[in-house]
Amino acid sequence: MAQAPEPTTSEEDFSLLKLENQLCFPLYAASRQLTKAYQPYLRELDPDLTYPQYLVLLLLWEHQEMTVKELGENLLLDSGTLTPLLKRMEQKQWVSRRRDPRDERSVIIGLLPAGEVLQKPACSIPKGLLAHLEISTKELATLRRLLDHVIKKLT
Amino acid sequence: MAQAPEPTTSEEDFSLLKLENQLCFPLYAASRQLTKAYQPYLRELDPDLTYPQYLVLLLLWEHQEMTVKELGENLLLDSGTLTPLLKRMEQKQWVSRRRDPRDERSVIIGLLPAGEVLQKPACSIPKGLLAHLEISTKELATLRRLLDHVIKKLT
DNA sequence: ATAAATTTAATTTTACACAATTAAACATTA
DNA sequence: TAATGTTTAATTGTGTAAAATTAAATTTAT
Repeated sequence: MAQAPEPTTSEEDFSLLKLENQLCFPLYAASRQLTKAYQPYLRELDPDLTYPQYLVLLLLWEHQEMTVKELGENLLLDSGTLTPLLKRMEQKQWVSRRRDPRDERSVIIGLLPAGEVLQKPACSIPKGLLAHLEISTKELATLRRLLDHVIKKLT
Repeated sequence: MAQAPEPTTSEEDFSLLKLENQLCFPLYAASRQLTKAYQPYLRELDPDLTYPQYLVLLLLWEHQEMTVKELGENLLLDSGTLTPLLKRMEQKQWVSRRRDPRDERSVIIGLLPAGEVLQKPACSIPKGLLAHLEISTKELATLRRLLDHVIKKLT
């Protein structure tokens, strides 16, 4: 008797720890792969343009100028990430950086002509990428809705 | 005449360039937010444990040992990322690194006792995180399916 | 107005992430 | 087996990412 392989009465559920059962991993991997897929398109605009820099441009194309804080709120990035990134964009003459005269603590990032002219050639990027994904409009909307939900719950 | 505001006959479609209309940004933001949400849980296991290191442990808890190449294939990370990460994990005595005697080019990463004992306390992490998300099982499955599709198309 | 608390951007530190290159080891083929 | 080509991990260089700290400016309360 008692030769049964002892099922460890309080057996831990390790199955939730398998990579395939995680949500975070596919999110993490899909994000990196999609960012990587952007690269050749961004390189065409400028060999130095990175994806996070492109996100800054997307915002500035809409608003012309924003504070570092506003950029961070929109992109969910902090100044420790944005400051060096914006300094590189300043060197490329894509943006200007200056203190807000009404509040010397804030730095206003402004869109410069060299950054502005990148907008038109960037127009073809979204369509090009969507073609890679081979995803229906409906599923795309579902995906975006679910991702927005995740962001909302975690922010 | 010709005082009309010249509607630029070939008006570019800038609306696709708005941040809110992008797929990549929510993916990018959701990934970072979810990784950030993992932090307090991982800190409880060990203050030095990072999310990518946790992913390596998830694989080693399943397979005990894998080559760097196999880890990279599973995580979609290259050796330039994994090598320094694995060296840090080696210093923590979580994993061992040794050449494959049958193929001296390959480095085999093995799970050490100090890495193994982290598995049991890690079991509660997935449930804790899912609670944050407030997402139904069905929607979670949909999200994972769509993310897997994205990964598949881009890899 | 002045001290204290708060806000904000910058700085510092650590850790990914990946393209490009290098170098070593292995495999193939003549 | 010797030359060639391939595979693989490591290295190098650049660019995020984010927590923690610092410092300056502003606001608030006295």
